[in-house]
Formats: sequence, C-alpha cells, structure tokens
Amino acid sequence: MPPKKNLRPRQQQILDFIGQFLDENGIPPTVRDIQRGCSISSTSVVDYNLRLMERDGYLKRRSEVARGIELLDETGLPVANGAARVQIVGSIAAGEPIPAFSSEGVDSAAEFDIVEVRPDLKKRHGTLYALSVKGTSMIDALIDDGDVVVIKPTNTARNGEMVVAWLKEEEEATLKKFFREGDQVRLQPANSTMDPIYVPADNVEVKGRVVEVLRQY
Amino acid sequence: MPPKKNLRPRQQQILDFIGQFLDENGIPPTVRDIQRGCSISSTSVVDYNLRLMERDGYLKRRSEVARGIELLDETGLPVANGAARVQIVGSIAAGEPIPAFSSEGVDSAAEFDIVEVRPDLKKRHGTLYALSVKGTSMIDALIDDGDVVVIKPTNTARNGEMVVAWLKEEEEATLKKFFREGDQVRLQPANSTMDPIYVPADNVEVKGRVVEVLRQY
DNA sequence: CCGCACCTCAAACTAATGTTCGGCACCAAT
DNA sequence: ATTGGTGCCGAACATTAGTTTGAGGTGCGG
Repeated sequence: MPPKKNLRPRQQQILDFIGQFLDENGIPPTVRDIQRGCSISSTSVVDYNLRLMERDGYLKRRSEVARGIELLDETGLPVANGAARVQIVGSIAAGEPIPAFSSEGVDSAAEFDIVEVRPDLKKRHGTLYALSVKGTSMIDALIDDGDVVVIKPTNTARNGEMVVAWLKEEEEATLKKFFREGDQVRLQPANSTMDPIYVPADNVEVKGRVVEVLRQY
Repeated sequence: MPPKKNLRPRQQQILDFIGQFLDENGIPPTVRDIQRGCSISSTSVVDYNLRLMERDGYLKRRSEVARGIELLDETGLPVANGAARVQIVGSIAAGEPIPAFSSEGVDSAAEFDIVEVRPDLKKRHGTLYALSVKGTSMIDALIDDGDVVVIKPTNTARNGEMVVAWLKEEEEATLKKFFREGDQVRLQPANSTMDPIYVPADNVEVKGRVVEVLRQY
C-alpha cells in the first residue's frame, strides 16, 4: 500500500463527489459523471486524477469495467458501494457540551472519522450524523464508552424514542428514552433495572433521535 | 405497484444471480454478466426477462445507464446495493439450546427474518448469521432483550473477543468476552462493573464470534 | 391445421463508458 | 533561457453495455 499523501483540491473534490454520488445513487459514478459533477472540462482530467488517487491508495479501479471505482478506507479495505457513511461530528458525555451544537460548528471537531452504517438507515431517515460516546455515563442505557451513536436531527420526539436530551438548566446532554407526561418529561434509561429521571418539560430540549448504536467488536 | 407473480425458473435464476453478484462485487451486474452467469445464449433473453421482472416489481432498471439494475424488496423499496442481508436463524438465551447448532438445523427455525447489516461486515467476515436475543440474561454484556447479534461462525477466539460460548456441562449458551488463561477460560461481561466467570477450558466451546449487535430504535 | 401467447435465439445497432494522445500553460530548479 | 514536472485541455479511439430486430421454437385452445 503506497503511503497516503495530501490530496490536491481537485482530487479532494473528486473524492467528495464520488462519496456523495454513491450515497445518492447506490452505484459508483462514471468518469463522465465525475466530470460533470466537478465541472471539469475533460474526461482525461478525471482519468488523470483517478490514476493518481489510485496510486496513492484512495480508491481502486477495475479497468475496462463500467463504474468500476471502489473507495478504500484508511486501511486500504474497500468500502462497500451503497454504504451510507456518516460523519462523527463530536462526542457526547454527561456534563459536556456537544460540539455539533456548539458555536464552533462541525469543522472544529477533532474527530473527522467516518463510520459506515446500515444502508437502509440513510434511506429511511435522511441526513444523519454520529456522536462518539465518552465515558460510561450512558452505561445504564446500554451504551458503553467508545460506542458511536447515530443521530437523526429532530426537535421532537415521540414517547419511547431514544433521544439526545439537552437539560438546559444542568447544561447536560444525555441519551435516554423520552416520555412526555403532562408538563414534565420522564427520561428512562433503556436498562429497565435503572430508575428514570423526571424533569420539567421546558427544561428539556430534544436535539436528535438515536437510530443506531455502533460498537466495535 | 403491480402485484407480484410467481417467478419463472429462469427469472428466479436471474434474480438469484443478481443478488449473488451484488454481494460479491458490490455493484450490479451488466446484462452480459447475467447472460454468462446464467448460461443464457443471448443478451436479449436477459433483457426480455428483466423487463418482465421490472413490470412485476422485482427490480428497477435505469434505462440507458450501465449497471442500472436495482433490486426491490417486498415493499417495493430499493435494496441498497451491496447491502448484506443476514438471516436470523434462531434465538439465544441462557439455558436454551441454539437452533442453529441443534440437530433440527436452520430450516426448523420459526424466525425467518432477514436483517440488513453494514455491508463491510460481510466483506470482512464472509458468511454470517444472526441470533435474536431472548430475555435479559445478557444485559450485563450490554445486550438487551430483543437485540439481534450478528455472528461469524468460528471455533476459535482470540482474547478479548465477544463470543457465543457454549458451556458443555451446564448446557448453556452465553455471550461474553473470551479470555484464555492457562487451562481455564475467563468469560468477561462487557460491562466492566460485572464480575467475570471462570470455567475450565475443556468445558467451553466457542461457537462463533459476535461482529455486531443490532438494536431496534 | 391455425392462431396465439410465451420464450428463446443470433446478430446487429446505438449509447454509454473507459482510455489514449498530442498539445498547452504554469512554475520551480537549473 | 532551458528543462522537467505537474496539471489541464479537447478530441479521438476502443471497449463495454443497453437496446432493438427478425426469426424461430414450443405448447395450447380453437
């Protein structure tokens, strides 16, 4: 595996486009798709850059095969086509702010990792992002240190859904099952042996809904 | 959506081939791939049958686009290309036998469900199956009632891996982290606040390794 | 036997797609 | 100025792949 070099702007643009095209269409783009998508005047420019990127280990090309581009991950393994890739935009842990919602914005997050999720998730929920769970404070919700939660951004939640709940007063974010009960909200850990916590409804802000928990084995 | 009809043998053959090709290559086959794969003498026969299958709602074709075949599921929604579908072959719960390993075999399992997993899993691990977790006996391993564990069949395990461990004497199956320590084995719950259990090495049989836990939200 | 669906075949045709070629512009080192 | 590397360009070329065409087989109910 050749060492990775920094990508040229054009190559980064092409790489981004391939990923986006894959998300939207489920099949890899053709050279001419890339050409159009990146406003490049010639297919040979695409070919030229694809060669370089293949040499540097960013992707693999099956020669003489239509749509034969495969993206490779950091370890050089192929990323399955049609896979939904979600960006980890920060971490969540009780008592700490969530970078994704803080003023710094996404681009300040040190975590630039991309995780692969079940492809049906993105089709079902649309835009998603992911948070890395720091610490074991969510252990009562069956979510461990190092797990990654995939979040669908939303301000509302139906009863029983696992949400990212922001407690305004405490300035704490937590992952719990959400139950609206009159003018207060019950936040129920997923582990039934743990007790729920009750908070006034106007002290809770729903930031998003958990659609998946990923754990590395 | 037109009603589904029974597939002709040739059409079933083509459908199977497309699924297999998708699993192996990550991109849809061309008409000529199908022709070769199904030993059909002419591309027009493939085209003819693909038209019928599209009419009957089994797949979708993007016209004038190379590799423009998309499989549709029962509800008519597109199945993400490269998606790995894994069959749930039974359930696992302490004290109960695992249908997948019992003499009845897979086909006796009442659960015929198919779950979709991250497509990279199948590429990385090969053949997989899934077990539905019954009861909360695995709660100490952060695995709840109703969760589905995706298993890679194997007889060996490296230290620290989460495995399906069969305790011969107790005739119990359990999900734990596996640590070989001399002539005994430490089975460590994933939840670090729980205590491990120790058993003689010859009383433990590794049935498979957990590669993913799926939980419905 | 005929007509008529249903399926198959071989061969072409067209469109899509991958690949190559010669040339040009820029820039840095010589 | 010259050289060489890099990146881009337009165009042509070669291959792959989708589509069409015309012909021919079955089998089945008239």
